[in-house]
Formats: sequence, C-alpha cells, structure tokens
Amino acid sequence: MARAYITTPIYYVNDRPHIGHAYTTTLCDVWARAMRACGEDVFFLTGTDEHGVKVEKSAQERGISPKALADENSAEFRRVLGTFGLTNDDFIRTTEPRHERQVQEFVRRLLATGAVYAGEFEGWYDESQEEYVTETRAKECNYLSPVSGKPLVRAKERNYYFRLSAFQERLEAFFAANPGFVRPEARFNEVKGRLRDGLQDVPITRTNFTWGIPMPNDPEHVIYVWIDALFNYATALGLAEPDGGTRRDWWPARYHVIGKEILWFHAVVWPAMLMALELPLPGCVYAHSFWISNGQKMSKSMGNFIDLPTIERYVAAYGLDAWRWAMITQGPLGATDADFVPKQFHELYTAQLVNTFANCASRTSAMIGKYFDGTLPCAPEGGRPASIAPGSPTWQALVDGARDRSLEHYRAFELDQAADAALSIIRAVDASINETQPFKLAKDPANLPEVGAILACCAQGVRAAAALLQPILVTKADEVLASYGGCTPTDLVRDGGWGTLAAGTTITKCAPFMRVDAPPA
RNA sequence: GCCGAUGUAGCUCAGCUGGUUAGAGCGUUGGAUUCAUAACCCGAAGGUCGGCGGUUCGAGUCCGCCCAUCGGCACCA
Repeated sequence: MARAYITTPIYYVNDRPHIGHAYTTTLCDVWARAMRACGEDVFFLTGTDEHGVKVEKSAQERGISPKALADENSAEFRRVLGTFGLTNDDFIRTTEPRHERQVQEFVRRLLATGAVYAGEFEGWYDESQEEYVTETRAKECNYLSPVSGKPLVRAKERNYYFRLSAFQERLEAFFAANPGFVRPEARFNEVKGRLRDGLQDVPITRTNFTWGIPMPNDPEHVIYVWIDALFNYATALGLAEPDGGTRRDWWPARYHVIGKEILWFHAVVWPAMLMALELPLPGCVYAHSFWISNGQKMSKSMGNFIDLPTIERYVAAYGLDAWRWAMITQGPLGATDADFVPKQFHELYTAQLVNTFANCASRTSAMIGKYFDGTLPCAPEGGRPASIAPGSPTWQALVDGARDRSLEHYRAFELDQAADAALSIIRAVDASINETQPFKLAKDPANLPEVGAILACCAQGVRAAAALLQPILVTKADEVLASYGGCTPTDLVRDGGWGTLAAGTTITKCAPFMRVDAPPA
C-alpha cells in the first residue's frame, strides 16, 4: 500500500487557536481522508511548538512555569481537533522527550558533518526588546530602538550557525528539477527571487533565554525554536532514533501544508538541513494565504480575529460539514487572501449545500419513494445518455469522468476543484430531471419503466457525488449514502463511480442540509 | 527603498499563444413550474475590461508611463 505523509505546521502555544489553525488543519484532514479512501496508507501529523522566549515571557507574566503554560495551551489545541472532526494520526509536542532527544541527535550529526559550526555574531542589539535588529532596519531607525526609542548597542554573541550558504547551488538545482516543490507558483517565485540574492548562514542557537532544547555539547546555548520546530516532521516518525523509527517508511512528507508567513523556513532552511542530513526531501511545501475578516486583516489590535468561539457559533448554526465546506471551497488556497464574510458564508451554504446538493438528493429520493415505494426498480444503465442534448456523454462516462477529475484534484491538493468536480454530477442529475421530467411521465402508468430508468441513473449519480464529497462533508455525505443504499465509502474509485447500485436497493427520503435563517451575530 | 504580483458586472473570479455583439457562479429582478428544503428551470438588468499613450488592419489580451491595492525583503515560532 502506498504511504502518504502529510503535516500541518506545529502551532505555537503562545497563540490562541483561530480560523487560521482550523483552516490549515482542515485542509490536511480532507486530503488525508480522501487519500485513505483511495487506498493509501496515510500518516497525518499535527502538534504544538512549545519552546521560545515568547512562551517563557508569557508564562512569567502569569506567574506559572513555561511547561504549565504549554500544557494548558497545547491541550486547548487538541480540544480544537475534536471540534473539527480531524483525523490526525499523531499529535507531537516539542516538549516531549522523544522530540527533544532526537533534535539533539540531529544537531550532533550536523555538528559532525560541519554543517553546524560555532561562530561569532555581531550586530545591533535592542536591549529593551532583547533582540537583534538587522543592519538595514537599524539604519532605518537611526540606530534607535524601533519600539522604545533608546539607542541600539553594538553587541557580540557566540553562537552556533547552520551553513546555509553552502547549499545555494544545490537548492537552485533542486528547485529547477522540482517545479512543483513550492505551491502555489507565485510563492515559489518569491522564494526563488530571494534565493538569487544569496544565502547567509543562520544562527541556530540562543543564549538570551533558557526555555528550549539545550545544545548537546554546550548547554549554555539553547536551540533556536525555529530549528527545534522544523525537526518535528522527522522526530514524529522517529527518524533520529537508534533504529531509524518504526514509522520511517512514511518519510518524506508528500505535503507540508503551511501558511505563507513561514514559507522561507520550509522552502529553503528545511530542505538545506535535510540535504545536510542526507535525508530525502519532501514532495511539496504548500503555502496557503490568509483569511481576512470582512475585508480587514485580522489583528490583535483590531480585535477582529475569527476565534474559536466565533467558529463554534457557525458550527452550531450550520453544522460542522458546512464549516468545512466553506473552508475548502472559499479558503485562501491560492496566492491571494480570502475574505470571511458572514453573508457570503450564508449564501454559499444555501446555494451549494441546500439548493444544489441536498435538494437534488431530496427530490430524487422523493420520487423513488412516491413512484416505486422506495425501491429502485432497475439497475442504472450506464450507457444511457446523461442528457437529451446531441453528443451528450453517457451516464457512466459522465460520472466516472467526474470521479476521475475529483480524485485527481484531491491528490494534487486542489481541494476546491475536487469538490466542484463532485458537485458537477449533482448539476447533471438536476439537469437530467428537468429535461426528462419524470414527475410528468409518471402520471401515465405506461411510462413507469422509463421513469424508473431515469431515476435509477439519478440515484446512482447522487450516490457517487456523496461518496466523493465524503472527505469534506464527513457527516452529511454519510447520511445521503445511507439513504441511497450504503454506508461510508472505503474505496472512492469504486464508490465515487458508476455501477454500485443494484435493482431492488432501498432508497429512503433524505434531506441532509436544511435552511438556516441568518448567520450568527 | 528593492523585488514580485494584482486591478474584468454589486460580490468572488474565468478569459490559452491578440480577431466577430466580453463570460461563469452568487446576489438583484421578471416569468414559468411543482418531483424537491419558497427549491429546480427560463429570461432580464448590470462592465468605457484601473488611467493615459503606443504597436497593429484589429488589444481585456503585446509595449511604455502613471495610479491603486497586495505580498516578500532572513533570525519574526
């Protein structure tokens, strides 16, 4: 069985969960479910990033230990997974012993090969913020702290560096050979553009705080959180364990799904580190864009974050599946940000889920109930044209074609298009009903065989569409499938295609998505 | 400042290598219909394709300039 490894970023415990976290994780979940249903052996990882000066400070402010803060917020992130019906196979925390010992092992290896070395860093230091500012930024600010306005001081620090500069050519060659390594394409261009400006070595340790993994040979130094965090993708599989890990066959990841703000580390630093460790590189770093809120960037100062309580109100009003549908079909999978607008959420729900998907499932099942007592009178004929229009494809070609497109889109992480391909079957069923008017034919009993033949095809279409939408509509698709003769699909190639319904199958009336008055306040 | 992108109907967007009256979905609106969750179906209104100039027989589509918006610019997890 083919192995497929997909990851979310690990979420920084200093944040509260919001739509961004929900979005990234839902994307991965849909892909994981779809690939499992295509017969792949999927490993889906998420987790929390728990070290760093920010966590240390926040904990101090609250008078608790960093570990206590991390425990609390990590638990909150795990609770969120329950809310969204996510099916991650593991949840890694960077404070777990399995992670810490492996990070140290990786760093030891990097030291041994010379990819990590001890060096001096000199730069402009902002004492009020306890951080260095770049040369250009310092100049911009007239060598005054951009925050406190106090003069910056020239400071020197001994640090460990990762020899990123040594990987410039190998990265360029790798990028040239793997045009799909960073997606969407516009993001890849940004990365390549920056790469052309040249690479500098990056410090990978800190001495100004202690909440982190100690440098193996030099415990005065703490491994910088970023380096610590990136390794989670490997430590979760146990790659640096003495036996190479029981999960090593999942390596490398097919997709690292991330937000665009952390692209550089994933697209450049991470591959370079893996090259240094002689580990295979991931297939794709998918950097989605951001949700904005009513046309405005979400920010703490604006107080317009779509936070967990807000999301929960939507889930309560519309159901989890409707929320997931909005994430997948309206989300910022491309290079531009997507706007979360309550009115649009509502209209989308009504137009696509209620009026298209649910209504079609409802009208088809209603007619089978009315004219055939809820029993499919005959098997669907695949060779029948799907429309009276000349040159129309046969039902089987139409449904299997939509299935193939949908699965291809799922595989390629074009989740919105995967959903649309599935919905195209529903639109075809609706069109077919409108053209052939079985509800009129049924008035003359002599026409019943023809009515049955029409409705059998429609039912088969609805069933295939529901199966294809199951990775997104995890609850409602099952309801429809249950009404149309079967349960949860285990094989999307079969269940999402033609030929799964037999004569005599019981079809019960179903109404998966009901109208909702208005979006929550 | 540097690099990159985007700007097409009220909203979200399609428009490949330039070629008849610029498209889709949603929204608005008129009608038709009843199998269906006031759904589905048909029709209508609505765009000087950011602005100016250029190349061309012909430009939303190529070139230049300008305007606007957005993103990236490394230690920010």
